[in-house]
Amino acid sequence: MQNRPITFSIKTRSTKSNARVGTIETPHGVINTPAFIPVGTKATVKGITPEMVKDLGAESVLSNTYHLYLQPGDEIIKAHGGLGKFMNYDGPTWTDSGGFQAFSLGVALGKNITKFTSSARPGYDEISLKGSGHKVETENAMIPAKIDEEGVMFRSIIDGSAHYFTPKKSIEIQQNIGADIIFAFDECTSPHEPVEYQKRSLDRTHRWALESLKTHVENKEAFSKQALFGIIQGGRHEDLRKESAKFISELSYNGIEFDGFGIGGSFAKEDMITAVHWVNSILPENKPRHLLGIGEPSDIIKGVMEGCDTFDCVMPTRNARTGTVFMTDETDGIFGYVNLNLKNAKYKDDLGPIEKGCECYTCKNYTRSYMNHLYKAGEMLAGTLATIHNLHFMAKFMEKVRGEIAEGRL
RNA sequence: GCGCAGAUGGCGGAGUGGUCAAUCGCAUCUGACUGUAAAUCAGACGCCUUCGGGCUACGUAGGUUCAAAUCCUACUCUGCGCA
Repeated sequence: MQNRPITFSIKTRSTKSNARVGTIETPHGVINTPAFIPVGTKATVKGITPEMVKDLGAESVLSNTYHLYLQPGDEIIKAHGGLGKFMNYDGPTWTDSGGFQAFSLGVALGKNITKFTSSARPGYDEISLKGSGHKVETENAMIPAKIDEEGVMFRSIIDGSAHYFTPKKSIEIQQNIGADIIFAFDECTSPHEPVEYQKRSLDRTHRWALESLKTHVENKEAFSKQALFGIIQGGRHEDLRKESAKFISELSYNGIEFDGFGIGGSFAKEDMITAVHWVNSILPENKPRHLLGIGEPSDIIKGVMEGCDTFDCVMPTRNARTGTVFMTDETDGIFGYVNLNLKNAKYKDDLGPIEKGCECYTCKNYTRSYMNHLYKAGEMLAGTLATIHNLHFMAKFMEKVRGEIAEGRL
Protein backbone atom coordinates (compact mmCIF):
# COMPACT_ATOMS: atom_id res chain seq x y z
CA MET A 1 0.00 0.00 0.00
CA GLN A 2 1.44 3.33 -0.96
CA ASN A 3 1.72 6.45 1.16
CA ARG A 4 -1.63 7.92 1.87
CA PRO A 5 -2.43 11.43 3.11
CA ILE A 6 -4.19 10.14 6.19
CA THR A 7 -3.08 7.61 8.76
CA PHE A 8 -5.49 5.87 11.04
CA SER A 9 -4.07 4.40 14.24
CA ILE A 10 -5.95 2.54 16.92
CA LYS A 11 -4.58 3.19 20.41
CA THR A 12 -7.04 1.33 22.59
CA ARG A 13 -9.68 -1.27 21.94
CA SER A 14 -12.53 -1.79 24.30
CA THR A 15 -12.91 -5.18 25.89
CA LYS A 16 -16.58 -4.51 26.57
CA SER A 17 -17.70 -3.48 23.09
CA ASN A 18 -16.37 -2.90 19.60
CA ALA A 19 -15.36 0.63 20.53
CA ARG A 20 -11.85 1.83 19.82
CA VAL A 21 -9.84 4.96 20.57
CA GLY A 22 -7.44 6.23 17.98
CA THR A 23 -6.29 9.04 15.73
CA ILE A 24 -6.67 10.05 12.15
CA GLU A 25 -3.60 12.02 11.13
CA THR A 26 -4.25 14.35 8.23
CA PRO A 27 -2.17 16.95 6.40
CA HIS A 28 -3.98 19.55 8.51
CA GLY A 29 -3.74 17.98 11.93
CA VAL A 30 -4.86 15.11 14.05
CA ILE A 31 -8.41 14.03 14.73
CA ASN A 32 -8.80 12.11 17.97
CA THR A 33 -11.35 9.36 17.52
CA PRO A 34 -14.11 8.65 18.23
CA ALA A 35 -14.78 12.19 17.03
CA PHE A 36 -17.70 14.38 16.29
CA ILE A 37 -17.23 16.46 13.15
CA PRO A 38 -19.25 19.70 13.06
CA VAL A 39 -21.00 20.35 9.77
CA GLY A 40 -20.11 23.45 7.79
CA THR A 41 -22.15 22.80 4.67
CA LYS A 42 -21.38 25.99 2.82
CA ALA A 43 -17.79 26.39 4.03
CA THR A 44 -18.84 27.86 7.34
CA VAL A 45 -20.04 26.37 10.56
CA LYS A 46 -23.11 28.54 10.69
CA GLY A 47 -22.87 31.38 13.13
CA ILE A 48 -19.30 30.97 14.37
CA THR A 49 -15.80 31.73 13.15
CA PRO A 50 -13.14 29.06 12.48
CA GLU A 51 -11.22 30.29 15.52
CA MET A 52 -14.26 29.53 17.64
CA VAL A 53 -14.52 26.09 16.07
CA LYS A 54 -10.98 25.34 17.23
CA ASP A 55 -11.33 26.99 20.62
CA LEU A 56 -14.42 25.04 21.55
CA GLY A 57 -12.56 21.82 20.91
CA ALA A 58 -13.74 20.57 17.53
CA GLU A 59 -10.93 19.06 15.47
CA SER A 60 -12.37 19.05 11.98
CA VAL A 61 -15.20 20.34 9.75
CA LEU A 62 -17.34 18.70 7.07
CA SER A 63 -18.65 20.67 4.08
CA ASN A 64 -20.88 19.80 1.16
CA THR A 65 -20.06 19.28 -2.50
CA TYR A 66 -23.51 20.07 -3.89
CA HIS A 67 -23.85 23.36 -2.03
CA LEU A 68 -20.33 24.59 -2.76
CA TYR A 69 -20.55 23.59 -6.41
CA LEU A 70 -23.67 25.73 -6.78
CA GLN A 71 -22.31 28.57 -4.73
CA PRO A 72 -19.71 29.96 -5.11
CA GLY A 73 -18.52 27.20 -7.50
CA ASP A 74 -15.65 24.79 -6.91
CA GLU A 75 -13.28 26.71 -9.19
CA ILE A 76 -13.46 29.69 -6.84
CA ILE A 77 -12.51 27.48 -3.92
CA LYS A 78 -9.71 25.94 -5.91
CA ALA A 79 -8.44 29.42 -6.72
CA HIS A 80 -8.16 30.10 -3.00
CA GLY A 81 -5.98 27.02 -2.58
CA GLY A 82 -8.77 24.78 -1.31
CA LEU A 83 -11.54 24.68 1.25
CA GLY A 84 -9.36 25.31 4.31
CA LYS A 85 -7.79 28.42 2.81
CA PHE A 86 -11.12 29.58 1.45
CA MET A 87 -12.84 29.48 4.83
CA ASN A 88 -9.74 30.32 6.86
CA TYR A 89 -9.81 27.05 8.73
CA ASP A 90 -6.47 25.30 9.02
CA GLY A 91 -7.73 22.04 10.55
CA PRO A 92 -8.73 18.84 8.79
CA THR A 93 -11.64 19.15 6.37
CA TRP A 94 -14.09 16.73 4.81
CA THR A 95 -16.62 17.02 2.01
CA ASP A 96 -19.70 14.95 1.58
CA SER A 97 -20.25 13.94 -2.03
CA GLY A 98 -23.69 15.39 -2.66
CA GLY A 99 -25.21 11.92 -2.68
CA PHE A 100 -27.33 12.73 0.31
CA GLN A 101 -28.91 15.64 -1.58
CA ALA A 102 -30.17 13.22 -4.22
CA PHE A 103 -32.22 11.88 -1.36
CA SER A 104 -33.03 14.96 0.70
CA LEU A 105 -33.98 16.99 -2.38
CA GLY A 106 -35.49 14.00 -4.16
CA VAL A 107 -37.76 11.32 -2.77
CA ALA A 108 -37.53 12.69 0.74
CA LEU A 109 -38.55 16.20 -0.15
CA GLY A 110 -41.63 17.42 1.64
CA LYS A 111 -42.43 13.96 2.90
CA ASN A 112 -41.25 14.30 6.43
CA ILE A 113 -38.47 11.83 5.72
CA THR A 114 -35.03 12.82 6.86
CA LYS A 115 -32.14 10.93 8.30
CA PHE A 116 -34.63 9.24 10.58
CA THR A 117 -38.16 8.40 9.70
CA SER A 118 -41.09 7.21 11.68
CA SER A 119 -42.32 4.47 9.39
CA ALA A 120 -45.84 4.86 10.75
CA ARG A 121 -46.09 8.42 9.58
CA PRO A 122 -47.23 9.09 6.02
CA GLY A 123 -45.71 12.06 4.28
CA TYR A 124 -47.25 15.35 3.31
CA ASP A 125 -48.51 15.67 -0.23
CA GLU A 126 -47.75 19.30 -0.23
CA ILE A 127 -44.45 20.94 0.28
CA SER A 128 -43.38 24.48 0.23
CA LEU A 129 -40.37 25.41 -1.78
CA LYS A 130 -38.19 27.83 0.04
CA GLY A 131 -38.70 31.32 -1.16
CA SER A 132 -41.43 30.41 -3.62
CA GLY A 133 -44.11 31.59 -1.25
CA HIS A 134 -46.58 28.98 -2.37
CA LYS A 135 -47.35 25.33 -1.91
CA VAL A 136 -46.75 22.84 -4.66
CA GLU A 137 -47.71 19.22 -4.94
CA THR A 138 -44.79 16.84 -5.00
CA GLU A 139 -46.54 14.58 -7.49
CA ASN A 140 -46.72 17.29 -10.13
CA ALA A 141 -44.04 19.65 -9.04
CA MET A 142 -40.59 20.17 -10.31
CA ILE A 143 -38.71 18.01 -7.87
CA PRO A 144 -35.22 19.34 -7.21
CA ALA A 145 -33.47 15.98 -7.60
CA LYS A 146 -34.03 12.96 -9.79
CA ILE A 147 -31.90 9.82 -9.98
CA ASP A 148 -31.09 7.66 -12.96
CA GLU A 149 -28.54 4.93 -13.57
CA GLU A 150 -25.69 7.26 -14.43
CA GLY A 151 -26.20 10.01 -11.90
CA VAL A 152 -28.50 12.58 -10.42
CA MET A 153 -30.20 15.58 -11.95
CA PHE A 154 -30.22 18.33 -9.35
CA ARG A 155 -32.10 21.53 -9.59
CA SER A 156 -30.33 24.38 -7.90
CA ILE A 157 -32.00 25.37 -4.67
CA ILE A 158 -30.70 28.83 -5.41
CA ASP A 159 -31.97 29.59 -8.90
CA GLY A 160 -33.70 26.44 -10.15
CA SER A 161 -31.12 25.69 -12.83
CA ALA A 162 -30.55 22.02 -13.66
CA HIS A 163 -27.23 20.26 -12.98
CA TYR A 164 -26.22 16.69 -13.55
CA PHE A 165 -23.95 14.92 -11.07
CA THR A 166 -22.19 11.69 -11.92
CA PRO A 167 -19.73 9.98 -9.58
CA LYS A 168 -16.93 11.33 -11.74
CA LYS A 169 -18.33 14.84 -11.56
CA SER A 170 -18.76 14.68 -7.78
CA ILE A 171 -15.18 13.54 -7.27
CA GLU A 172 -13.82 16.17 -9.65
CA ILE A 173 -15.67 18.86 -7.74
CA GLN A 174 -14.36 17.46 -4.47
CA GLN A 175 -10.86 17.51 -5.90
CA ASN A 176 -11.27 21.18 -6.67
CA ILE A 177 -12.69 21.87 -3.24
CA GLY A 178 -9.68 20.04 -1.87
CA ALA A 179 -10.82 18.69 1.52
CA ASP A 180 -8.55 16.17 3.22
CA ILE A 181 -11.18 13.47 3.25
CA ILE A 182 -13.79 13.11 0.54
CA PHE A 183 -16.64 10.67 -0.03
CA ALA A 184 -17.75 8.50 -2.92
CA PHE A 185 -20.96 9.48 -4.66
CA ASP A 186 -23.81 7.30 -3.38
CA GLU A 187 -27.55 7.07 -3.22
CA CYS A 188 -29.16 7.26 0.19
CA THR A 189 -32.43 5.38 -0.07
CA SER A 190 -35.67 5.97 1.76
CA PRO A 191 -36.66 3.23 4.22
CA HIS A 192 -40.05 3.24 2.50
CA GLU A 193 -38.60 1.84 -0.72
CA PRO A 194 -39.23 -1.87 -1.25
CA VAL A 195 -36.38 -4.37 -1.14
CA GLU A 196 -36.31 -4.66 -4.94
CA TYR A 197 -35.56 -0.97 -5.15
CA GLN A 198 -32.98 -1.17 -2.35
CA LYS A 199 -31.20 -3.88 -4.28
CA ARG A 200 -31.27 -2.00 -7.56
CA SER A 201 -30.09 1.15 -5.82
CA LEU A 202 -27.29 -0.70 -4.05
CA ASP A 203 -25.96 -2.08 -7.32
CA ARG A 204 -25.98 1.44 -8.64
CA THR A 205 -24.21 2.82 -5.56
CA HIS A 206 -21.59 0.09 -5.98
CA ARG A 207 -21.01 0.97 -9.62
CA TRP A 208 -20.77 4.60 -8.58
CA ALA A 209 -18.26 3.63 -5.90
CA LEU A 210 -15.96 2.12 -8.51
CA GLU A 211 -16.44 5.15 -10.72
CA SER A 212 -15.60 7.43 -7.76
CA LEU A 213 -12.51 5.41 -6.86
CA LYS A 214 -11.33 5.38 -10.47
CA THR A 215 -11.68 9.16 -10.80
CA HIS A 216 -9.85 9.57 -7.51
CA VAL A 217 -6.94 7.30 -8.40
CA GLU A 218 -6.51 8.75 -11.85
CA ASN A 219 -5.90 12.27 -10.64
CA LYS A 220 -2.42 11.75 -9.22
CA GLU A 221 -2.06 15.14 -7.62
CA ALA A 222 -5.40 15.05 -5.82
CA PHE A 223 -4.88 11.40 -4.97
CA SER A 224 -1.69 12.21 -3.12
CA LYS A 225 -3.41 14.84 -0.99
CA GLN A 226 -6.90 13.53 -0.41
CA ALA A 227 -8.30 10.40 1.17
CA LEU A 228 -11.43 8.84 -0.32
CA PHE A 229 -14.01 7.00 1.75
CA GLY A 230 -16.41 4.52 0.16
CA ILE A 231 -20.02 4.50 1.32
CA ILE A 232 -22.00 1.47 2.44
CA GLN A 233 -25.74 1.38 1.83
CA GLY A 234 -28.28 -1.45 1.76
CA GLY A 235 -31.21 -0.07 3.70
CA ARG A 236 -32.53 -2.23 6.51
CA HIS A 237 -31.66 -5.53 4.90
CA GLU A 238 -28.98 -7.69 6.46
CA ASP A 239 -27.95 -9.39 3.25
CA LEU A 240 -27.69 -6.10 1.37
CA ARG A 241 -25.83 -4.34 4.18
CA LYS A 242 -23.30 -7.15 4.46
CA GLU A 243 -22.96 -7.45 0.72
CA SER A 244 -22.31 -3.72 0.57
CA ALA A 245 -19.73 -3.79 3.37
CA LYS A 246 -17.93 -6.63 1.65
CA PHE A 247 -18.10 -5.06 -1.78
CA ILE A 248 -16.96 -1.60 -0.71
CA SER A 249 -14.17 -2.84 1.54
CA GLU A 250 -12.79 -5.15 -1.14
CA LEU A 251 -13.21 -2.79 -4.05
CA SER A 252 -10.02 -1.66 -5.69
CA TYR A 253 -8.87 0.14 -8.80
CA ASN A 254 -5.31 -0.41 -9.98
CA GLY A 255 -4.65 -2.03 -6.64
CA ILE A 256 -5.93 1.00 -4.71
CA GLU A 257 -8.70 0.63 -2.15
CA PHE A 258 -10.78 3.13 -0.22
CA ASP A 259 -9.01 4.87 2.66
CA GLY A 260 -11.97 4.50 4.95
CA PHE A 261 -15.69 4.02 4.97
CA GLY A 262 -18.86 5.95 5.40
CA ILE A 263 -21.99 4.20 6.59
CA GLY A 264 -25.04 5.83 5.06
CA GLY A 265 -28.77 5.48 5.02
CA SER A 266 -32.05 6.85 6.21
CA PHE A 267 -33.47 4.82 9.04
CA ALA A 268 -36.42 4.00 11.13
CA LYS A 269 -35.05 4.81 14.56
CA GLU A 270 -34.67 1.21 15.70
CA ASP A 271 -32.96 0.05 12.48
CA MET A 272 -29.93 2.28 12.49
CA ILE A 273 -27.74 0.50 14.96
CA THR A 274 -28.66 -2.94 13.67
CA ALA A 275 -27.51 -1.92 10.22
CA VAL A 276 -24.28 -0.51 11.66
CA HIS A 277 -23.68 -3.74 13.50
CA TRP A 278 -24.03 -5.83 10.35
CA VAL A 279 -21.75 -3.51 8.40
CA ASN A 280 -19.00 -3.27 11.00
CA SER A 281 -18.89 -7.04 11.40
CA ILE A 282 -17.56 -7.10 7.83
CA LEU A 283 -15.49 -3.91 7.49
CA PRO A 284 -11.74 -4.25 8.10
CA GLU A 285 -10.58 -3.11 11.55
CA ASN A 286 -7.68 -1.03 10.33
CA LYS A 287 -9.56 1.69 8.48
CA PRO A 288 -11.72 4.46 9.89
CA ARG A 289 -15.49 4.14 9.82
CA HIS A 290 -17.58 7.25 9.59
CA LEU A 291 -21.25 7.09 10.51
CA LEU A 292 -22.83 9.62 8.20
CA GLY A 293 -25.28 12.12 9.61
CA ILE A 294 -25.35 10.78 13.17
CA GLY A 295 -26.17 12.32 15.49
CA GLU A 296 -27.88 12.62 18.68
CA PRO A 297 -25.33 11.98 21.46
CA SER A 298 -27.20 8.84 22.53
CA ASP A 299 -26.98 7.53 18.96
CA ILE A 300 -23.29 8.35 18.81
CA ILE A 301 -22.69 6.18 21.89
CA LYS A 302 -24.37 3.28 20.15
CA GLY A 303 -22.32 3.88 17.02
CA VAL A 304 -19.10 4.05 19.03
CA MET A 305 -19.90 0.76 20.73
CA GLU A 306 -20.36 -0.80 17.32
CA GLY A 307 -16.92 0.39 16.28
CA CYS A 308 -17.56 3.65 14.46
CA ASP A 309 -14.81 6.24 14.67
CA THR A 310 -16.23 9.49 13.36
CA PHE A 311 -19.63 11.14 13.18
CA ASP A 312 -21.08 14.26 11.66
CA CYS A 313 -24.44 15.82 12.25
CA VAL A 314 -26.22 19.11 11.79
CA MET A 315 -28.20 18.68 14.96
CA PRO A 316 -25.98 20.53 17.45
CA THR A 317 -25.64 23.53 15.15
CA ARG A 318 -29.18 23.55 13.81
CA ASN A 319 -30.75 23.07 17.20
CA ALA A 320 -28.59 25.86 18.54
CA ARG A 321 -29.99 28.26 16.00
CA THR A 322 -33.55 27.19 16.70
CA GLY A 323 -33.25 27.47 20.47
CA THR A 324 -32.41 24.00 21.77
CA VAL A 325 -29.24 23.36 23.73
CA PHE A 326 -27.70 20.34 25.40
CA MET A 327 -27.21 20.20 29.12
CA THR A 328 -25.19 17.54 30.86
CA ASP A 329 -27.25 15.61 33.40
CA GLU A 330 -25.05 13.06 35.09
CA THR A 331 -27.83 11.91 37.37
CA ASP A 332 -28.60 9.86 34.27
CA GLY A 333 -25.12 8.35 34.03
CA ILE A 334 -21.86 9.78 32.80
CA PHE A 335 -23.28 10.29 29.31
CA GLY A 336 -26.57 11.70 30.58
CA TYR A 337 -27.91 14.91 29.07
CA VAL A 338 -31.14 16.75 28.45
CA ASN A 339 -32.30 19.27 25.86
CA LEU A 340 -33.36 22.73 26.93
CA ASN A 341 -35.46 24.98 24.76
CA LEU A 342 -34.11 28.39 25.66
CA LYS A 343 -37.10 30.08 24.03
CA ASN A 344 -39.36 28.70 26.74
CA ALA A 345 -40.90 31.34 28.99
CA LYS A 346 -39.49 29.69 32.09
CA TYR A 347 -35.99 30.89 31.17
CA LYS A 348 -36.99 34.53 30.91
CA ASP A 349 -35.74 35.31 34.41
CA ASP A 350 -33.31 32.41 34.88
CA LEU A 351 -30.03 34.01 35.88
CA GLY A 352 -27.97 30.82 35.73
CA PRO A 353 -25.80 29.67 32.82
CA ILE A 354 -27.06 27.08 30.33
CA GLU A 355 -25.07 24.47 32.22
CA LYS A 356 -23.47 24.90 35.63
CA GLY A 357 -19.77 24.13 35.49
CA CYS A 358 -19.61 24.21 31.70
CA GLU A 359 -16.35 25.71 30.55
CA CYS A 360 -17.55 27.11 27.28
CA TYR A 361 -17.43 30.82 26.47
CA THR A 362 -21.19 31.05 26.51
CA CYS A 363 -21.70 29.45 29.90
CA LYS A 364 -18.86 31.41 31.44
CA ASN A 365 -20.32 34.74 30.38
CA TYR A 366 -24.07 34.62 29.74
CA THR A 367 -27.29 33.68 31.52
CA ARG A 368 -30.21 31.62 30.30
CA SER A 369 -32.26 34.77 30.70
CA TYR A 370 -29.99 36.64 28.30
CA MET A 371 -30.12 33.77 25.81
CA ASN A 372 -33.92 33.76 26.07
CA HIS A 373 -33.92 37.48 25.38
CA LEU A 374 -31.66 37.13 22.33
CA TYR A 375 -33.92 34.48 20.82
CA LYS A 376 -37.07 36.47 21.57
CA ALA A 377 -35.55 39.60 20.12
CA GLY A 378 -34.42 37.74 17.01
CA GLU A 379 -30.80 38.63 17.63
CA MET A 380 -28.30 36.53 15.70
CA LEU A 381 -25.95 36.32 18.67
CA ALA A 382 -28.40 33.77 20.11
CA GLY A 383 -27.45 31.25 17.44
CA THR A 384 -23.77 32.03 17.77
CA LEU A 385 -23.63 31.59 21.55
CA ALA A 386 -25.79 28.46 21.51
CA THR A 387 -23.70 26.97 18.70
CA ILE A 388 -20.56 27.54 20.74
CA HIS A 389 -22.16 25.77 23.68
CA ASN A 390 -23.59 22.85 21.72
CA LEU A 391 -20.39 22.16 19.81
CA HIS A 392 -18.37 22.47 22.99
CA PHE A 393 -20.78 20.03 24.58
CA MET A 394 -20.19 17.60 21.70
CA ALA A 395 -16.41 17.96 21.93
CA LYS A 396 -16.50 17.31 25.69
CA PHE A 397 -18.91 14.47 25.18
CA MET A 398 -16.54 12.78 22.73
CA GLU A 399 -13.63 13.38 25.07
CA LYS A 400 -15.60 11.57 27.75
CA VAL A 401 -16.36 8.77 25.30
CA ARG A 402 -12.66 8.32 24.54
CA GLY A 403 -11.84 8.41 28.22
CA GLU A 404 -14.43 5.81 29.10
CA ILE A 405 -13.17 3.47 26.40
CA ALA A 406 -9.58 3.94 27.50
CA GLU A 407 -10.62 3.26 31.10
CA GLY A 408 -12.34 0.10 30.00
CA ARG A 409 -15.82 1.25 30.89
CA LEU A 410 -17.39 1.54 27.44
C1' G B 1 -68.48 74.86 19.33
C1' C B 2 -69.37 73.16 14.04
C1' G B 3 -68.05 69.66 10.03
C1' C B 4 -65.87 65.13 8.43
C1' A B 5 -63.74 60.33 9.52
C1' G B 6 -63.33 56.49 12.89
C1' A B 7 -63.93 53.11 17.43
C1' U B 8 -63.17 45.02 15.80
C1' G B 9 -59.73 39.77 19.81
C1' G B 10 -52.66 41.53 23.59
C1' C B 11 -51.30 45.03 19.17
C1' G B 12 -51.89 46.47 13.90
C1' G B 13 -55.67 45.74 10.66
C1' A B 14 -59.71 42.90 7.29
C1' G B 15 -64.89 42.24 7.30
C1' U B 16 -70.02 46.49 5.89
C1' G B 17 -77.26 42.19 7.06
C1' G B 18 -77.07 35.33 7.58
C1' U B 19 -71.76 30.73 5.30
C1' C B 20 -68.31 35.36 11.76
C1' A B 21 -65.67 33.36 17.61
C1' A B 22 -64.59 36.87 13.13
C1' U B 23 -59.23 36.66 6.88
C1' C B 24 -54.22 38.23 7.63
C1' G B 25 -49.72 40.08 10.02
C1' C B 26 -47.24 40.83 14.66
C1' A B 27 -46.78 39.40 19.68
C1' U B 28 -47.47 35.28 23.00
C1' C B 29 -47.33 29.88 24.26
C1' U B 30 -45.81 24.94 22.91
C1' G B 31 -43.52 21.41 19.87
C1' A B 32 -40.15 19.57 16.04
C1' C B 33 -35.16 19.46 14.24
C1' U B 34 -29.86 13.17 13.15
C1' G B 35 -24.23 13.08 5.65
C1' U B 36 -28.36 21.58 6.48
C1' A B 37 -33.89 23.83 0.70
C1' A B 38 -33.32 25.11 8.00
C1' A B 39 -31.04 32.10 12.36
C1' U B 40 -36.21 27.15 9.93
C1' C B 41 -40.83 24.70 10.22
C1' A B 42 -45.47 23.13 12.63
C1' G B 43 -49.51 23.63 16.09
C1' A B 44 -52.27 26.55 19.69
C1' C B 45 -53.96 31.32 20.62
C1' G B 46 -62.32 34.63 23.94
C1' C B 47 -64.45 31.31 28.08
C1' C B 48 -66.36 26.33 29.16
C1' U B 49 -66.71 21.29 27.25
C1' U B 50 -68.48 14.40 28.55
C1' C B 51 -65.18 17.37 21.98
C1' G B 52 -71.45 16.58 19.98
C1' G B 53 -71.50 21.33 21.41
C1' G B 54 -72.56 25.40 24.89
C1' C B 55 -71.76 30.51 26.46
C1' U B 56 -70.10 35.67 26.13
C1' A B 57 -68.25 38.99 22.39
C1' C B 58 -66.72 43.67 17.29
C1' G B 59 -66.76 51.60 22.16
C1' U B 60 -71.67 52.22 25.58
C1' A B 61 -77.06 52.12 25.70
C1' G B 62 -81.30 51.46 23.02
C1' G B 63 -83.88 50.21 18.35
C1' U B 64 -85.10 47.85 13.25
C1' U B 65 -84.99 42.62 11.50
C1' C B 66 -86.62 35.76 11.43
C1' A B 67 -81.24 37.20 11.66
C1' A B 68 -76.72 42.83 13.34
C1' A B 69 -69.50 43.50 13.88
C1' U B 70 -72.39 45.00 9.59
C1' C B 71 -78.71 49.23 9.26
C1' C B 72 -81.00 53.41 12.62
C1' U B 73 -80.83 56.77 17.18
C1' A B 74 -78.40 58.79 21.34
C1' C B 75 -74.16 59.01 24.13
C1' U B 76 -68.71 58.47 25.15
C1' C B 77 -63.96 58.66 23.22
C1' U B 78 -60.13 59.45 19.17
C1' G B 79 -58.10 61.78 14.66
C1' C B 80 -58.34 65.59 10.91
C1' G B 81 -60.40 70.29 9.16
C1' C B 82 -62.94 75.00 10.28
C1' A B 83 -63.97 78.59 13.91
